[in-house]
Amino acid sequence: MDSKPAVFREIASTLKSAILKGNFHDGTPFPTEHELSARFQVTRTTVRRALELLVQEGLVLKGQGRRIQVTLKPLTRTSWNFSSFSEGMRAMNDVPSSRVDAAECLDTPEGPVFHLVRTRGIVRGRDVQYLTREDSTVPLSIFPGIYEHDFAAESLYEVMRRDYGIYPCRGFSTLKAVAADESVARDFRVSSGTPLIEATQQITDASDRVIETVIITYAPELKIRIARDAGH
Amino acid sequence: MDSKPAVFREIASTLKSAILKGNFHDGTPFPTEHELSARFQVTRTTVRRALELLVQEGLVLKGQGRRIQVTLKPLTRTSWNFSSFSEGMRAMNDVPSSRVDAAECLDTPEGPVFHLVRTRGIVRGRDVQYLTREDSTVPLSIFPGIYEHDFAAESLYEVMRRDYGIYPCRGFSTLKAVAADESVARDFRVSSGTPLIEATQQITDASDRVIETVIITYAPELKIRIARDAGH
DNA sequence: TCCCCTAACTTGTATAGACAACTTCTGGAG
DNA sequence: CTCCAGAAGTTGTCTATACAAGTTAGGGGA
Repeated sequence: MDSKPAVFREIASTLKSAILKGNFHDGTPFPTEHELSARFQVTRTTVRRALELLVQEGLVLKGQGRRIQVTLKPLTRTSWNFSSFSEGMRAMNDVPSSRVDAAECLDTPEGPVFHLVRTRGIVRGRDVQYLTREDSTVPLSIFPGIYEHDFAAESLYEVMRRDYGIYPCRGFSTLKAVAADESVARDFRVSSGTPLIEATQQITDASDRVIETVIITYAPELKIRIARDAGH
Repeated sequence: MDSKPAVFREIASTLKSAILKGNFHDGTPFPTEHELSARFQVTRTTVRRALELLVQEGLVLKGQGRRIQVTLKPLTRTSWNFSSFSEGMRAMNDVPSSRVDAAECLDTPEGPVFHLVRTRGIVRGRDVQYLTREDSTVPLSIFPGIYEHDFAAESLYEVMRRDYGIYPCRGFSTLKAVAADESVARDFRVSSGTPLIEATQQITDASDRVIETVIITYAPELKIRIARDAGH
């Protein structure tokens, strides 16, 4: 059904993979538009359209006269808070705990998906302090049968890695502030309507497929920290 | 000073004004690319570059074979990885505008500082759409006399770069959701109490000195997007 | 009347080339 | 050695054209 994507998109995809693989982390200069047009056997116009996509994603930086620069450096932008929940908690010497609120298979226009809602936190004595609510959507086309696991006990990424050999590679988050609804308010022990941060994340694997779309609501106790580079 | 902007940017600007003036709210169809290229006496390629900008801003909707449609969606902006405000806005075809709410020198236990509060946004017609409130604190020990500049007209980082030779290098943001107070609510045109995102940033220079501590409150129209690597 | 098919229209993709604007490197003058 | 001017290299802008692919409107057949 899907016809072949446009040439400039394929070129962008190829370049993106190369960047994500780390081919330019060692100081290798990014090819010039002229070089790329020769390599891909297309005009510079087409190469430019591909590069435009990479610029929009913040993968490369362009400037008149200046060579193209790869801006994505490994790990420098990673914040512990946007890393896997269980990993982040274990690093703090805490015992993570997850409660599964929903685990179901749904049909969507994009195909069948596994829908998982978890409220997660850390063990405090005989109680649990909840810190996040995660509403995940995972495509069954990539992870057939994933609904058979018990995600109260297992980590989603751990299952993806071990049973499917698929590693999360890159993520985009869009942030929003929302008012706590009653259900979240009860778990987070705040009053209903309290302002909370909600992040919508798209997690992709090494071949740039979306392997998870997740909406995370953060409790006020969870400090979200982000590091950034100014570039130049 | 500034050289003349590119033709496609001027065309985009003209069309944008027409849309914002409401010229297409009465069902008047938006001109086709062919008509526009005739009207502005440029090739269709150039018209398309202009339209691309409008699409990115969500002002118009395009689709193969379908005529261009003016969308009445509220204007949203995207901020990537907390990049500089003026830089982000300049990338779009927007005129940034800053209002200085406070500019004073204070004594703190850490030494004398310059305290600057700005409400910032973009020009829309004869109005301004405010998008951020920035409460900055800059140490006078590193930037003596910085209070003499007019930060309604000049960029803080630009002054640091040009007059002091100091470049912002890295930043840490800590995020929090807050309820809009009355002053912010008025500027952002939301009701008081609306959940908003507040980021506390510490900006450091190349030698890792804190050159600015800034608390930024974001309007809901500003989409905050963050890219991250999983770093295997 | 209803439905399908075609033609006209509109946007998407790509080529080829020219010149402008900016950056970086290099070589010569001092 | 330092500094500056110029050359070479790189990206930005724009023209002109061709064909592909999708949408819409209109006409003809049942």
